[in-house]
Amino acid sequence: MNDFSMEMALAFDEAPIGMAVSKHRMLSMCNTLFAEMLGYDRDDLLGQSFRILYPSHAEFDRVRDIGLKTMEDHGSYSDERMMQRKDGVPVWCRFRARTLTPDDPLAHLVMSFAQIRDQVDGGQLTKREREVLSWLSRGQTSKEIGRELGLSPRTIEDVRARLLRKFEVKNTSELLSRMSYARPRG
Amino acid sequence: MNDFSMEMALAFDEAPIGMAVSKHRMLSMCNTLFAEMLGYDRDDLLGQSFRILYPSHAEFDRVRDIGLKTMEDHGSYSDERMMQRKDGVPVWCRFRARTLTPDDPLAHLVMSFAQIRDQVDGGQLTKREREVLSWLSRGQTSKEIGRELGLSPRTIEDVRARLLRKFEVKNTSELLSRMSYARPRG
DNA sequence: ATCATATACGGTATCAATACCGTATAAACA
DNA sequence: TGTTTATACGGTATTGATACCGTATATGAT
Repeated sequence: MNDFSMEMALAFDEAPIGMAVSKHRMLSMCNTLFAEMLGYDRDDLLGQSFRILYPSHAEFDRVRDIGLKTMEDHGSYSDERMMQRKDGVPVWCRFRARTLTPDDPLAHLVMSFAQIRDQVDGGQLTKREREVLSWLSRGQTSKEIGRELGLSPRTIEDVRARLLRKFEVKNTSELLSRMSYARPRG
Repeated sequence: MNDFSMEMALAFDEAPIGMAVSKHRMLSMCNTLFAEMLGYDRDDLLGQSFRILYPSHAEFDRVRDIGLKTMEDHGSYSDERMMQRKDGVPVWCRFRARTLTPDDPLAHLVMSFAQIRDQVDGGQLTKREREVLSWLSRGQTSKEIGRELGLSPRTIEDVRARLLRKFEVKNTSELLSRMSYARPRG
């Protein structure tokens, strides 16, 4: 092995983003941040099935299927997905994958996981808050969301106001641009 | 060197996200996607100053300063920034960095660059549109942006309206949630 | 038991956003 | 040369967002 590879390995391990390699849905390698994000020691993860990182078997099967066709066609795929930490707490991630084996995409995958903030200064989002957030990201107004969920528009405005307070942002636009990735606290 | 490091090096090189290592603002290593994103061969980039990847000297100096304090405090930093491709075309990236030398953050940095969609169904964004977009993502109102750029708020509203048309979205919230990352074509 | 928080709803006041109407200039392009 | 597009600005009208005021119930933590 040469210096080239040594520097690459260091960069992989110290990357500012979670990274993992899977072979047939088994974790064959990951970096420090990936293990840390999910609450494990790296040694506990290597060789394990990815199944343990998803909240349910159904979810594990679902994520297998959704990217398959895109990866066969383009070699890469990206989405947002929920992972499950060792302690059971869900972690929302921007997921990216590139396959080294386009004919059988899952045979050898390199993935990156960018954590989208799952907690807001100690408190997670409530189900209602996440629900409203997902409608907001589709550009729905409070009135429309209220109709959708069978609630008063006023209630939606309450949820919005809570979200703005929690994330310490001025308005919904800033909220949605912050939701897309974790920012430093400062 | 061992198999561990070999697999890490492979994962770094084949990562689905642009990755680079810098030492005192000189590029000491990068992966395939990083070079490709910016229109270079890797060999042309290694050893070069990061300066060539930014649109101007002023921008190069600006990005040095903005993350420094955060990295001294937290060891990592993230933002959105404009890079410049070899052919001059700007590339908008989600940038993440972790320093291996917190006392002198720029001495040894590992970075990731995730390309945010730089083109909209064939047409790129204009400089003005990108500029306004970046202020919008910080939650600024048209009035505030106008003050910032020395323009009438009405002009900012014009730019906003163009952005909404181009992306075929209803409002700024939906715009920003779409801008947050490149989606798969399918 | 009290306290905090999430939920849900009503009103009202103010500001922002969006969609129109219009004009004008400059650059790119066929 | 005309056509389109981006830029920049003005007015106006409508809708939406946000911030307050208030009440009420439920839940979980200390």
